[in-house]
Amino acid sequence: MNTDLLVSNISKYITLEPQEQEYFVSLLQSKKIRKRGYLLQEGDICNTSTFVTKGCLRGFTVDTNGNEHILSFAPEGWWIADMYSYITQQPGTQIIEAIENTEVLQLSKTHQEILFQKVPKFERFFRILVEKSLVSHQQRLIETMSMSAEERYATFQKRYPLLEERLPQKHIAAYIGVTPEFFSKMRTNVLRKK
Amino acid sequence: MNTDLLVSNISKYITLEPQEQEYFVSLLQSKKIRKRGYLLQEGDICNTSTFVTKGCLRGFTVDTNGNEHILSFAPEGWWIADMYSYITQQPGTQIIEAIENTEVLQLSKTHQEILFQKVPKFERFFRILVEKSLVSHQQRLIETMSMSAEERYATFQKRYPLLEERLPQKHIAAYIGVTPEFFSKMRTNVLRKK
DNA sequence: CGCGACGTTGATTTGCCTCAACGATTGTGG
DNA sequence: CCACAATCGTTGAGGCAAATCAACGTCGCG
Repeated sequence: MNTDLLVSNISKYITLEPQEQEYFVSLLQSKKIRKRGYLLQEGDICNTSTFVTKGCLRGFTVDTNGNEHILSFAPEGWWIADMYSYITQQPGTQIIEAIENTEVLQLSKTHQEILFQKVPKFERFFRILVEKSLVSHQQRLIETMSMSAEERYATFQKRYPLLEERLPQKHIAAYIGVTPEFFSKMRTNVLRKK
Repeated sequence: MNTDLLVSNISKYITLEPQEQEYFVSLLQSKKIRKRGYLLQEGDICNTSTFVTKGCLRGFTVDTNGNEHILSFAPEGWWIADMYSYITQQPGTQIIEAIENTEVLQLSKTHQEILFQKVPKFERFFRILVEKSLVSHQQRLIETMSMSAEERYATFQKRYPLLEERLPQKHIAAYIGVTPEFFSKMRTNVLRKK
């Protein structure tokens, strides 16, 4: 089980005794998902947090017109979950799908609660994690409300240069909030300008 | 100092010993802001979390065209802060302004850190608080990407029926992400339908 | 090879914005 | 207490960014 990335990730925010680290790792479950495979489907109750060690996932919803909207990408080193469903333990609306062959480590909600009791430091870690996620969602909300599609694309490129190379265009379109057709036209415009 | 609302709010998520409660309250500072007064200006570093006990605040940004976009309203019982600035302690982009004459309780970031050390339970409380905020921002992001202005307005009405009566139209427009003019036209349409 | 997924391009439509003008209400200084 | 300004919402004309619909080329893959 490849826990190095995750452990070094955590160590940035809290310092763990060796036995705490060991205990934490013992609560994890590893899993592989093949490209186009689902980790969570619409209507499922999300009862794990997922950390990606290899590959890339996407979390998205499908609206009433059948259009997809991507809430987040999760390449190596990122966490993903349908937070609404995870917190409320109600059926969620998100779908989590593998964009590439992907390997993950999962912490179930029950194990997380036990972990909080036994090693309260982890409350801190996850608080910080959620705070960071909140900030990025706030910024994105402002951006979707105040920027043109072209500006949103430029921001995306600057923020995630590595992701851009790796993802099919339609996913980037679904992330910044335009149709694939418009995204294509926009891109040729941007290239022509340069 | 009117701490009842805040304390009962906290008690929903963690249980406090009397002396813990007392200690927590001792860290708070109360403040009054007059209608149209600012609690935070663009470029300020946000170093307090604010809990509203009376009145109503709004947190918003101004884009390059001078248009306002409201990130959140905070009536009685709600927390507000520029999370980006609060976490990074960098100058932020949000403005927090009083819509009505407002009374708040504030917890400084330094006091919050001390509180976390002395009463670690509060890590849990604020984690839960941030989680809820994250969920609502995620939903709103999806809504802005997938719904028409009219649907977003209907959602707003359903979700915050009390706020709708209380707020000037232009603020609701800036929250759901349309111009005041368009909002007005939309409203007459909606009314005509019924 | 043939099929499905992906990206491209064009014609047309539409949701929402911009700008401008105008009442109604609120508030404020003389 | 009045006069005048500022704020707020309304309405209309025109414009633009992005969606929709449709057709087509290309690639990777069973």
